[in-house]
Amino acid sequence: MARAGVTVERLTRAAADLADEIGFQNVTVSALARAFGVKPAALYAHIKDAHDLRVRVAVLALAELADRAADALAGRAGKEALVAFANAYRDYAKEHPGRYAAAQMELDPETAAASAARRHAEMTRAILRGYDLSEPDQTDAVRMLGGMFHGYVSLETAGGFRRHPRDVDASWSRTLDALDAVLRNWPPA
Amino acid sequence: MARAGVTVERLTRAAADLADEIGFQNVTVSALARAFGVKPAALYAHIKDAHDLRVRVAVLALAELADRAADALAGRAGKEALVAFANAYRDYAKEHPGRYAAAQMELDPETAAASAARRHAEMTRAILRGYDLSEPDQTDAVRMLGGMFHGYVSLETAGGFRRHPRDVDASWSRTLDALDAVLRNWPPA
DNA sequence: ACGATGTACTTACAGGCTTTAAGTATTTGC
DNA sequence: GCAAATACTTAAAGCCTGTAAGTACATCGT
Repeated sequence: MARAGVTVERLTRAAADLADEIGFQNVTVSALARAFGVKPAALYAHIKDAHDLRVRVAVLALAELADRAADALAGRAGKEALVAFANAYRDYAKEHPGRYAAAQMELDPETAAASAARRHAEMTRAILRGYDLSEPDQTDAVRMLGGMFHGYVSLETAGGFRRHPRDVDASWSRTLDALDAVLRNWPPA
Repeated sequence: MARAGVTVERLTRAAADLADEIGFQNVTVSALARAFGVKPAALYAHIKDAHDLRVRVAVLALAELADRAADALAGRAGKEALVAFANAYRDYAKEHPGRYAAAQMELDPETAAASAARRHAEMTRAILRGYDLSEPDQTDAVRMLGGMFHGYVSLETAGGFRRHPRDVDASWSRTLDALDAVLRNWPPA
């Protein structure tokens, strides 16, 4: 038997692809080994354990998402930036449901700090430069936007909006209009 | 050995309590059997399988959450209703993290229809009666509110807001101010 | 009161996933 | 071309799921 050429990077990417295909919850060391044509034990030379594997997928997803968001943000400002950023986020979740689920994993503080999570927050702050918000309103708005994007996409992919005929894309678009409106007109404390 | 007196209801409640203690992901048939002082196989007389058990916890959590929200909404209107509803939602998630995680489960359409999920949507609509929104803006706003509440609470409990010193309760309060503002002043299509 | 019936629970087992330890084969470097 | 390092396999223990068959307890009729 020739060697399979397993590396942490290839393993992580394969795990991410597997997550998109069969769901993040179903990504197991065994399933991944099967996909690579090796025995499960072989993978433990590259990953610490199953949790470690999942964390790696989460970190990969966060980085990919940050890259996409950065691309979307480039050269845009104000509402245009808001919409591009939000759509990058939502599109990624739709294209890569498994990776997106991974990105929602609870990471321990140091892993989170080393991940792209900070870039996400900074980009959200960058969007807000197109609006007139000073601290602490800006931080409140960062949290509101983060929650909004994640919550809407999360409920949408979980099928929570499927019981009503209203077009989900249209609701999304109008939600972004509303966010833009409230950012332009942030209520005084 | 005296009988343990296992019923689906007691089983579901115990599973929900267990979820709050050890996390929804860690609620297994084995762990639940241990908590009841019986062997795992005994539970299969009451539940179909592990997935069935989790769905029952999810349905329970959705019902409890709807009850709390209904209480919060009673006798209130406008922003007061919005804030009370939102806080009921957030407080429940904080008090019962395992149940809240369960409530986010993807349910198959018929289970979802039989669950309290519809009550949630109707209550959100009830809040919006205090604002001047007609269709399809109302549906868009329902989705926005649902996404907002879920997303904020979800990121908060996942520790996503812990990297910044700004008080999370204060951000939440200001987010509700912003939502109230945008509902009172919904942007035209 | 006591046997018959049904119900609640246990034991036994098969299969899958996780993870460690030890063994074998393949590649690399001198 | 041989030694050392590396990549992978086999083996095995532990835990979880889920089915099937067995045992003990409760309840009912008489």
